[in-house]
Amino acid sequence: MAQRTGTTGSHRAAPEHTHPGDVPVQTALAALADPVRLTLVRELAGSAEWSRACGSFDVPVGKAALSHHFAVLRGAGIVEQRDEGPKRVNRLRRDEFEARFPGLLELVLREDRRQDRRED
Amino acid sequence: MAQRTGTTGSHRAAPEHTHPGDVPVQTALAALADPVRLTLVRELAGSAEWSRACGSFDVPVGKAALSHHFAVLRGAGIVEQRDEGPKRVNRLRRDEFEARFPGLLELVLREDRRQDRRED
DNA sequence: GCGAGTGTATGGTTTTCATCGAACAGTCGG
DNA sequence: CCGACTGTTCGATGAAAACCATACACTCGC
Repeated sequence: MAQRTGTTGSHRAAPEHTHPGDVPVQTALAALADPVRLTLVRELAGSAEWSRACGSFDVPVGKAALSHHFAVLRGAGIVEQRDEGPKRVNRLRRDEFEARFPGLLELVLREDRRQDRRED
Repeated sequence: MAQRTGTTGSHRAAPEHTHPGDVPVQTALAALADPVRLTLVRELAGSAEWSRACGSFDVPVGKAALSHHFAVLRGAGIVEQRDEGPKRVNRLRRDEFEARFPGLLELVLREDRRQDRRED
C-alpha cells in the first residue's frame, strides 16, 4: 500500500459528508441562518478551494464551537473537507449545492457585498 | 374621518409590517427554517391572496404559538396581514420578497412538490 | 519519541426559541 | 349589551442549540 486517502498518507478517520442532494431545505436554511457559519461560508467563497484550514477563519468562537459549526456545514452539504497533514482544509461545494438549491448560495454571498447599508 | 384602515372600519391596531427590503438575509433564512412556518408559507402560496385567516391553517400548534409564527413571518417581510372583521387575513408578499431575495421563496415552494422522496 | 500545532470529543453552562394555558382586546350578530 | 369567535399578550416551561474549558487524537519536525 503506497498511499490511502489524503495528499499525504493520513491515518485519521475521513470526515463524514452529506451530499447536497440528500439535504432537506430546512436543514440548509438552518445551517445558513447563523452568523458564524455565514461568515465561514463567505470567507470560504472568497478563497481558493482547499486553501483554508478550519483554524484560519476570523470568527469570535473557540475551536470547539468552530469544529461544531463545520460539522453542521458538512451535514448540510455546503462544505467539503479533506485532511492535509495536521490540518483539515475546506472547499465550498458551489456547483453541487447550487444544483440542489438554485440561487441560495449566491444569495447569501451577494448579501456579503450589500452588507448592512440601508439607513433610509 | 370616514374610514380608517381596513375594508370595514377597524378600531384595532394595524399589524406592524417590515418591508422585505429592510430584512437581513439571516432573518429571512431563520424565518423559513421552521417546519410550522414553512407549512404556513406553502399553504398560503396555494391560496388566493387575502383568502386565508390565521386560524385557517392546518398546523399542530395552539393559537398562541400560531400568532407568534405569523409575527415572525411578518417581521421577515414574508407575509402581509390585514384585519377583516374579527379575522386577520394574510397574503404572501411574493413579488416584494422575490425582489429582495431572488429565488428563495420559489425554492422552498418547489420543495413542497418534491417533498420527501429520495429513498435510494 | 517529544513537543508544538491542529482539530475532535465530552461534559456542563447559558441562551434562545417554540410551545402552552390563561387572561385580555376587538368584532359581530342577536 | 351579551356571548361566540378570532387573534394577541403574558408568564412559565421544556427542548434545542451555541458556547467554553478540558482532555484526547493525530501529524509533523526535530
